Amino acid sequence: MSKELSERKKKILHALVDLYISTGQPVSSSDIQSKYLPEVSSATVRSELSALEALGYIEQPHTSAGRIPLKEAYKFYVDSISATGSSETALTDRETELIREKFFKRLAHIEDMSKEAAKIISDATNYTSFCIERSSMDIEIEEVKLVPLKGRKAVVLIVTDKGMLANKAIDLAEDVKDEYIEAASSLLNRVFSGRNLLELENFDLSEIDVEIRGFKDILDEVLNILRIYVSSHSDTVVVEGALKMLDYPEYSSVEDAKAFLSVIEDKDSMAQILSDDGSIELSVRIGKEDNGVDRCAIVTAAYRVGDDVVGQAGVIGPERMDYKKVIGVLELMKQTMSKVIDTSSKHITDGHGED
Amino acid sequence: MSKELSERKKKILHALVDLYISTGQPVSSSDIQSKYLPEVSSATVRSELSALEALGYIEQPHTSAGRIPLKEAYKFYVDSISATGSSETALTDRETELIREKFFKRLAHIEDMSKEAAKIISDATNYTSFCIERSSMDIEIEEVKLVPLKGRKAVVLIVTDKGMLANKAIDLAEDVKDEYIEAASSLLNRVFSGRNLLELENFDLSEIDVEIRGFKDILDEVLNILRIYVSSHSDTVVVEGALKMLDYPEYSSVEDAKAFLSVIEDKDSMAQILSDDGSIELSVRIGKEDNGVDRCAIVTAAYRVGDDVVGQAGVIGPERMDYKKVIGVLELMKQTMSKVIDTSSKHITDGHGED
DNA sequence: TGTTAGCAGTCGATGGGTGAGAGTGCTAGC
DNA sequence: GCTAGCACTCTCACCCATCGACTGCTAACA
Repeated sequence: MSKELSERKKKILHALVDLYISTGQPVSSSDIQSKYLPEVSSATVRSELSALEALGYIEQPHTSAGRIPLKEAYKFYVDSISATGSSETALTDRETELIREKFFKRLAHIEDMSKEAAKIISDATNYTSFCIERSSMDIEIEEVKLVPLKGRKAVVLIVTDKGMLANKAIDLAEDVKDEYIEAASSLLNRVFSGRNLLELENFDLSEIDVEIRGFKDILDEVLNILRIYVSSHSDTVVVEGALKMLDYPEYSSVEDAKAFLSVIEDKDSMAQILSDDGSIELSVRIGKEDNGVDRCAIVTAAYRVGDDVVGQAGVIGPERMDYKKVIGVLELMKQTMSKVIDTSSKHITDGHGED
Repeated sequence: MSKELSERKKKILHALVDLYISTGQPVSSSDIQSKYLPEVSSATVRSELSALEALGYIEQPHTSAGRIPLKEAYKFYVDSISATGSSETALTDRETELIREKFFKRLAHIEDMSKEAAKIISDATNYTSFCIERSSMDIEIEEVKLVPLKGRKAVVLIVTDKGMLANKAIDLAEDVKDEYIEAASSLLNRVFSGRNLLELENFDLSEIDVEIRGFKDILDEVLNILRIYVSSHSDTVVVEGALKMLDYPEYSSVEDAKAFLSVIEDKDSMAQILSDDGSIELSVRIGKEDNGVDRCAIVTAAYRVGDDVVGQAGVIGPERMDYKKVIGVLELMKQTMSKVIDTSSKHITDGHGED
C-alpha cells in the first residue's frame, strides 16, 4: 500500500465512502464529481478511481457498476475522521446534550448500568450495541457473618470492600447453640477476612485444618458460595438492539440474520470477540472475522475509572456504518460513564436475593 | 360448522394435515389417496376435498394447487390427537426416556429451572419454547433481621416461608449502639412478621406511627426493599431457541422474522400473550392473533404442585407444527416438573447477591 | 347414489430473449 | 494533465412461451 495518496485521491476516496455509507449503493464517478468535485470532470474522477482500485482501496461489483469501498477504504476513512478532531460534524450540539443527559439520568442505578448504557448507545446510533463489564475480581473480603434464623437455618453474609455481598441460606445439621455460631463466625472471619477473591480459586481447606473440626461443613458452604460468586461474576456482556442489524440490507437474508443473531446472543462468543482490544481506547475493526460476524464493523471504546479499564462499550454494524456518529456517541459514553461510576462507587451497592 | 364429519372425511382431513405438517407443501388429492386411502380413487378424494373446502376446513392457494389446512383443520387435528390417548405414537420409548432423564438431571438447581426446562423443550421439539413462572406472591414474611456490619453499615435480611431472602446493605446515619439495633430489629419483626407480601403494596407506615420515632428511615428502607422485590419478582418469562423459528419457511422474510423476534424477546408482551390461558391444562391456540405473532400456533401446558399452578411452559411455532411431538413433550414436562419442584421445595432455596 | 376414469382448463414456476439504463475505459484532442 | 465523446459491458426488468401440477367436470359404471 503506497504510503501517501494525492490530496485529490484522498478527497475522492473520502467522498466515495461518505456516499456509500449514506446510500449503500455502488458509487459512480459522476456521483462523486457532481456532489464533491464540481471543479473537475467525471472522466478525471474515473481515472483517479481506477488508480484507487489498483491500489486496493475500492472495487467494482461488476464492469458497469460504480465502486464500493473495501476494508482499506474504511480504514482510511476512519483514520481521517479521528485525525480531524472527531466529534466536529458528527452530532449536533442538541443531540450531544440530549444523549449526555440520558447518560446521566439513566445511569443512576449502578446495578444495570451497562444495560442502560448499551440501550442508550443503540438508540442513539441505530445499530446493535453491546457493553461488557470487566469484573476485575480484585475484591477483598472484609467480613463474614453467620446469622442464625428461626429453625435450623442460618445465613452467610459476605461483605467485601466493594460493598458487594453474597448471601445464602444453609441448613444446619441440628439445633445449635449461640456459642457454636459465634465460634464459627470468628473462624470464618479468621479464614476469609482480608483475602482476595482470586486467591480463593485454588484455596485448600487442609491448610488450616487444625481448627476446623466441627466447622468443616460451614467452611465448605462458604467456599462454595464464593466460588459461585466468582464464576457468575466474571465479565458480563449485555447486548441491546440486536434486531436493529436486520434493518440493514447487508443482512436481508434469513440465513445471514440467523448467523449474526446466534453469535450476538451468545455471551461467551461475544466476550471472546471483544477480548482482543480490551484496553484499547477506541478500536475499529472492519471486515472479515473468522468468528461468524462477517462483513461487520465493530467499534469499541473502553471506559475507565482512574487508570483502570472497567468496561467496554461499542457498536456492531455493517461495514457501511455511520462512523462519525458512532465514534461521537462512544466518546460521549466514555466521558459520562467514567464520571458516573466514579461518583457512585462511593456508595455501597446493594444486592437483593433471588429465589 | 357441521357437527359431524363422515368417517372418510375425518380420515382425509387428518391425512391432509399430517402430510402438510411433514412437507409444508399444499397436499394434492393423489398424495392423500396413494399414502392414506389406497382403497378409493383420487377422484373420490377430490370430491371429498371440495366438500371439506366448502365446510371451511381447507383451502387452495390457487386453482392448480393442492389444499392447505385452515385453522379449523388444525383444531380438528389437535382434538383428534388428544382424543386418541396422546402420547401413543408421538415419541418413541427411547425418546421419552431420554427426555425424562434430562428433565430430572438438569432441573436439580431450582434457581434457573424454568430456563433449563425451556431449553429441554426447545431441544426436544426444535421449536421456540418458553417457560413462565407464576410467582404467586403468596409469600409470608417469617422474620426480619438487622445485622450490623463494620463501619456504619448494616444488612437487612428478610426470611419468608418460601425460603427466599432479600438483603440489602444500608447506611446508618451514625454509629449506633447495639441496643438501637436490637430495638429496630424487634420493631421490624413486629411490623413485618407474618405479613403477606401482597398486603405490603399499599401499606401505610402511619398506621403504626406510635412507635416509629427514630426508626422511620429503617422502616422505609425495608419497605422499599420489599417493594422492589415484589416488582422484580413478578412473573418471569424465559424464552429459549427463539432463532429456531427462523428455520421454518413460514418466517423466511427478514421482516417477518424481525416482527416475530421482537415480540418474543419482549418479556412483557410474552407474559400478556400467555396470560389468557394461565390455568388451562393444555391449551392450543392456532392462527391470527392481533398481537404480533401472526400465523403461529402456541401450545402451553400448566404445571402444578398440588393444586396450585406454579407455571406454564410451551412452544411457539408455525401453525404447521408437529403437534403430536409437542404435546407429548409437554405432557412429560408437566409430570416431571411437578415432581421435581415438589421434592426440592422442601429445601430452603438460596439467593446470592448481586453487585 | 356413490365411485371412477378421462379430459380439458387453470395457474404458478421456469427459462430464454430483449431492450433500457447505468457506468466504465479508452482515445483523441485541447 | 484534463476532458468530451463514444463504444463496450453488464445488470435488471419485462415479456412470452412452455411445462407441469392439480383440479373440476362429465359421462359411464356398479
